[in-house]
Amino acid sequence: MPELPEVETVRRQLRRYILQKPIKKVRAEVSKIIGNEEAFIRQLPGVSFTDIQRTGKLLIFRTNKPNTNVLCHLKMTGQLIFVDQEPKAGGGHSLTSVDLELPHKHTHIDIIFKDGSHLYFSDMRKFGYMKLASDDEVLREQKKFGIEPIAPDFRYEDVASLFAKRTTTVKALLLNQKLVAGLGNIYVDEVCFKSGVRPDRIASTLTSDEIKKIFKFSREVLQHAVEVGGTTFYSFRRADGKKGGYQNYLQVFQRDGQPCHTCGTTIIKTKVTGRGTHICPKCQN
DNA sequence: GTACTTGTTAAACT
DNA sequence: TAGTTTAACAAGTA
Repeated sequence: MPELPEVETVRRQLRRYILQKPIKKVRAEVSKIIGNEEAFIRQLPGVSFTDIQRTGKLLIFRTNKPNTNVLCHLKMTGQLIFVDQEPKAGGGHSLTSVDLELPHKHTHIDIIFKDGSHLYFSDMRKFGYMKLASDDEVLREQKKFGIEPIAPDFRYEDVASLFAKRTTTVKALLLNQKLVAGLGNIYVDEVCFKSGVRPDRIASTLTSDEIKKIFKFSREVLQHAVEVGGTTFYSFRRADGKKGGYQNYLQVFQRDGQPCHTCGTTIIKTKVTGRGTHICPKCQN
């Protein structure tokens, strides 16, 4: 699942690949994935992306056309992959080094640049989207997000005030993008494990020591995951088509039935706030 | 065939 | 009112 580290990985790569390249043509199928399909296809040719920003898990593409931006959310299974070559005679790309064919059967958008390179948006489950947005709309979207754990001004006091009076679970609190932006199911489980806190604890019952650990590890885990290109479990790919590397560092996520790396106790999988949740029953209290 | 998976949001509760 | 919970979405897997 693309969470902050995966989206940031894509952002950093795409900044190197597609900025200042004029768009030649856009191909997109009729689908809810692309907000106003007609406008999207009509307005982008001739335009260049000038910057790519990120708020939480939302990507914001700035362009050289006034008041014109592109918002992109990968949700669960979205992929944004760049291919720096002309397609084969048949019309597609065979990326043998990363075991990918593009476009594939879940590719919904193909942005073709004038130099012949392509940016493909694919999404098996069709939860993600790519759509045009005005400057105001972008601002409105950005305002919906809470603090980012990797932001330079992320403070312990911010986290403490979030936990202070809430009666919801730690898991639900950390998954709520309006409160803390960027954590999803994978990293919430990992942060809770490293903090020694059970995700089904009620937020207001945490001690200040526990909140300090949540503060510290939410930053550390996300930063480490960004450094190794995110986590690839099932469908996530970096913008160059390669897989991420953080799956090699996971302590609890999808390790149910296996021994805890710290104490050897079997990791269990339960349900917290309706979501699959992985816990070491001994290391987490 | 049925249950289950998830990021986000809208609706339904308290 | 604000906080919280639940269902819904799509399409694939077990």
